[in-house]
Amino acid sequence: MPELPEVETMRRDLQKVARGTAITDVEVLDEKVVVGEPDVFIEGLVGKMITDFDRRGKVLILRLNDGHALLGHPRMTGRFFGLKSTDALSRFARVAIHLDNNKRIVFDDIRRFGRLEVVSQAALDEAELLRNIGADALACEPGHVVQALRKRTIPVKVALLDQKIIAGIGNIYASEILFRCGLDPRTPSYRVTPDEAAAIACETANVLAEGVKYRGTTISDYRTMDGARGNYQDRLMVYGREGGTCLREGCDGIIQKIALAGRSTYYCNKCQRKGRNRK
DNA sequence: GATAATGTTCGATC
DNA sequence: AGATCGAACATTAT
Repeated sequence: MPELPEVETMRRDLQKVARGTAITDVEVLDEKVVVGEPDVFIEGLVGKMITDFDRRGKVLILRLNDGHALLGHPRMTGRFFGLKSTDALSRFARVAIHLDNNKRIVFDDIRRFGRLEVVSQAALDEAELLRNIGADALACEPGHVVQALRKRTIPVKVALLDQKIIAGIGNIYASEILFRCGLDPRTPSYRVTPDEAAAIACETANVLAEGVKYRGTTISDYRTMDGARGNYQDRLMVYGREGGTCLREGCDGIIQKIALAGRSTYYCNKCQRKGRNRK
């Protein structure tokens, strides 16, 4: 479930728990969530110090002092918990990383779609988890969005979910971004004007930064590292508000729910149009 | 019991 | 060849 704001919150919390610590032991409780051989994964981590905490799109990048990196992608239900070494694991715990500060980082994942991967510095860009990741959404540039949308026929909302175009936007924030732009999510990408594409770049950064500020959106499974819920769900303008009145000042439209590329999409039937000066 | 879920990938089709 | 679409993955919560 996590999108960029949720993963960024994980990054910050992980940093608090694990900065400058060394990994003393790794338990792979479910081989499915580890890319490659579990033995190789474990050997790549034990005895290493965690030096830096980065993120690209929805991928966490923990740098190790030997030049390798631990990558993590939570996909739909993955989350990280910071536990004392005596705390019990949940039944969804998949990997436990023991640290020399008497704490554990636990990767917990109900649906088992999430993945953890260890790669060398040199192989970072070819890593399974980073292979299809483009420019990060928080550094989204107008010119880049204009170019990316220009020749595509897919609905603009579907384009926003393409991690190769912009990395970090997910299904909740995509609807929120287009609401702020006043753009109909079904608009074919090639019909989005350069000005509208620039607005998308701007609102993408705005919405995601706000999501980070509120520590993410919890609708059901997402939890921060200490088990708390995010707070952005109370600020959503359209996602999950099917049938509700538009919250834009002066607009009395009704929020619609449709499916695009198989994903729920929410928009206001009055103030989100298929391109300005068009209809 | 049917349905939907904050994500990505792959095979089939256009 | 490249773009697009739907199914698949796995499991829970409602």
